[in-house]
Amino acid sequence: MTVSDYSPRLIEPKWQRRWSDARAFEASNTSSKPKFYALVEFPYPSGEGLHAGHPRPYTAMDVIARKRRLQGFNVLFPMGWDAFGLPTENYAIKHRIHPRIVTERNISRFRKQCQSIGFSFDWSREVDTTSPSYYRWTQWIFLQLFKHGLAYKAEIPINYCTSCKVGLANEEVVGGACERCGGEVVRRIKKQWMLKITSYAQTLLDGLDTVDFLDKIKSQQRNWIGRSEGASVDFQLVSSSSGEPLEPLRVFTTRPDTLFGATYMVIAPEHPLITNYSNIITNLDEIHSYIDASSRKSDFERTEIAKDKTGVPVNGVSAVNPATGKRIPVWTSDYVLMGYGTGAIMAVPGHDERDWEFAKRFNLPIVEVVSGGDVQSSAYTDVDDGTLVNSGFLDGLRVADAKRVMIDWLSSRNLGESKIQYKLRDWVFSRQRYWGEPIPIVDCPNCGLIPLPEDQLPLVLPEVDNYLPTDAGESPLAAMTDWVNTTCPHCGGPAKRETDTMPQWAGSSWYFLRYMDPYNNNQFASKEALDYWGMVDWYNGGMEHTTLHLLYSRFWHRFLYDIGAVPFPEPYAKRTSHGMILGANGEKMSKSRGNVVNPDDVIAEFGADTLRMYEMFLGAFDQAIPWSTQGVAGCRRFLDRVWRVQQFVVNDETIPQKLLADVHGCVKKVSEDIERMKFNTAIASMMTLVNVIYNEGAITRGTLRVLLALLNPFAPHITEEIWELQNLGEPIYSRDWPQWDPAALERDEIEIAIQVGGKVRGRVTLPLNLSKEEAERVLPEHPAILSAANGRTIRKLIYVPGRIVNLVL
RNA sequence: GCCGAAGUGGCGGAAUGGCAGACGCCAGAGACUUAAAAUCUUUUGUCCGAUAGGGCGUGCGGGUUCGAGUCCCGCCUUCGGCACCA
Repeated sequence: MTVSDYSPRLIEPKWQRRWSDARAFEASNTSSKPKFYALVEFPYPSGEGLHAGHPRPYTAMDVIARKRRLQGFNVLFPMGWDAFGLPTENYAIKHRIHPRIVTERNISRFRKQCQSIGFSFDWSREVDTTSPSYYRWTQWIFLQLFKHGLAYKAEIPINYCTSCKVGLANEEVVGGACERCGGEVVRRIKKQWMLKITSYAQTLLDGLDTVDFLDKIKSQQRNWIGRSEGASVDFQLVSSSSGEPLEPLRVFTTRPDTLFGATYMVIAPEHPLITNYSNIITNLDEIHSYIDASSRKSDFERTEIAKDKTGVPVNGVSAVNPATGKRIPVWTSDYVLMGYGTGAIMAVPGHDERDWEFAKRFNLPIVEVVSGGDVQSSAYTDVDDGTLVNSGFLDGLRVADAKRVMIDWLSSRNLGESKIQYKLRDWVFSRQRYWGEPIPIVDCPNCGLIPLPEDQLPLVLPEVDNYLPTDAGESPLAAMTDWVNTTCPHCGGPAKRETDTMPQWAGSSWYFLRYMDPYNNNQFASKEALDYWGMVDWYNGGMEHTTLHLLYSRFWHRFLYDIGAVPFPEPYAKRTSHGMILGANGEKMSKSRGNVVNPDDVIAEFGADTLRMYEMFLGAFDQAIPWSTQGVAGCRRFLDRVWRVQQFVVNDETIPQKLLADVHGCVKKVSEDIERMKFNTAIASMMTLVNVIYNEGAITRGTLRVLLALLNPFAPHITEEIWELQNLGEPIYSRDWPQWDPAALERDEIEIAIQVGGKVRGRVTLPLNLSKEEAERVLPEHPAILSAANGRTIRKLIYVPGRIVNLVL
């Protein structure tokens, strides 16, 4: 038969309409089928629209979702918009348009683009974090956090972006610069809303053992939470002149075994000790000028000049080493950070590199307490191989034992105890910006911070004239006196609303729950919906969100679990991640580099199915790969070949054994590779099958069915169209995933290689069930073996059934 | 410095310890065509060789093994993350 040309321009919109009309991909909250919840990170709808990187994770999960539907699952595969955020606000400021309008415009562009690629999202469940019916529940969750003491306001030094004029979470500071705009970040003292994620440090760590995340994701989260085991130790402070005892100074150390080697102490420049004892400190001027100098450094500068230690002694105050009983000096230096541990350390220069450098720089005594190195020339830090010396009752013990003995000794004297310390810090939750969720708190001069009653939610963003933050660093909402001035929900007296808004991470911390029940006006999701859908079965997203979104949403979710609002403790059963798509020049795609590929252009030239195929074929899914226009053309060529397979269709259904094995082998390969996210090799195997069909010049209708069903999740439009043209029945999306028959893959005999000393020297066809014993009897006489041996004596013959014959001559 | 991933043709990349380079791109040859494009067939790691065949080949150096891209030891390089975290 003759076949008309493959025309994606015509068939793609046709099938997109059909799917939509048939509600083919809408999930049901009441289904007898097993459920499967597939999730991709919802995008920030920027003004630029989708770029070539977006479709990669979406197509991957679309392939999985479509396969699961064919496998008989009730699949929830939703999409939404993480639409609060700075770029929209900046655009609104520049062009004097309300961010709401910008957001709506961007969303409709993104939605249209996603639909043109043929993703099987359930559009009936779309969510938008900026819609009041959505952020009402973001505010509700915040109120629960507040009521449980996990949201608090604190005057703390924060990372402040001088360009965005907002406070940033530690996670948002990248190399000393603002994660979003690249602007300079300085430290500033400001009263900010904080979320106590640190209370969940251990829970978040333990939860990782219960979920199926890629190892690199788990290790990055563990790293970020940064648990370390050690001891807290109190050092008695005394007045240097009178010897009069002062308050004890508490430190955290991971090396309590080295306590006898602590020859001085160092406190952070911000440590309260300096103010507390200003009356007895004798060099206050010197100290203050040091504090002043170091506070002017940003965090970035502080670490940049890490090589050269600076510091000044705190004269007038001394500490007593509890192990030796000796008086040791107290110093202040910015290599000790106020934000970790207690902001003070015991310095053991013999066995800590930083302390060693500091001691050398300022001529402080270095004492060896663990043998094995030369502490005068460098710090000896090995903990596995060393014995305690110069340490009284610890002498002769190994480091690990000495730690235990010292902790026992300290706790029995009430001088210290074992302690676990985390690097994780509380989450700075305030933004001095307009385009975010208002924080539903009222500040009353009489009652303090009062939560808005829940029936007053959502607290809707008011209209303002100007979206710029004030020069004082206040949110633009602060200028809205009508809105700010309110009454206290508690006493009814005059009070002021909080004018900071929430960070972008708020709305994305729970959005997967809203998809389960997006129109519920009474709860963020009903108990039935939560019970039915449960954990997200498979969540794919970017590595860049591992310590931000992924950690934050696990924290919120675990909190919701603890207050009984959700029935399962971890949100995501499985988490995978994709590699970035780079520009053709191997660099990150960006407007400034001019290497951005717009999916619309690819669709216009080649079609959506080609775009999808190429995104899945270009390489290993978890690796960054440069875009190649020629590679795209190759995928289009493959689809053209699939289209022309129609000319080979025969009515005879008998298939030769060899071809049968190829077909079943392909079903197995594609089925298994999709589960492992080895999309490139799944496609390669389908290409091979099509090549075989071309060589045969014939394909049965049964084989065509199998081929189209396997290819359908990758290229859904063309496969449905051929299916329809060939009258193969109800559309593929309503059918079953093909099964493979292991029996069809079995062969009686197989050709294997003959190696001589590991080098291939011949081939031999043998029965597959030839046993080892039989082989050792028969093979030395086999002509193919004798020819490979080429007259030399066979000293040893290794036969691996179905694999190899190796001769040692 | 620490944690993680990776290094294979001209290119993107395949290979449960068992035939390295599947599949695709690029390039070459042929068929079809007045011609070109498209399509179909075919060649394509590298060196020696007319062929048969052989040598060399998975970042580098060792090792284990009948057999190593794969496992072990020691390096080098690249990328991602963390970093004065006591």
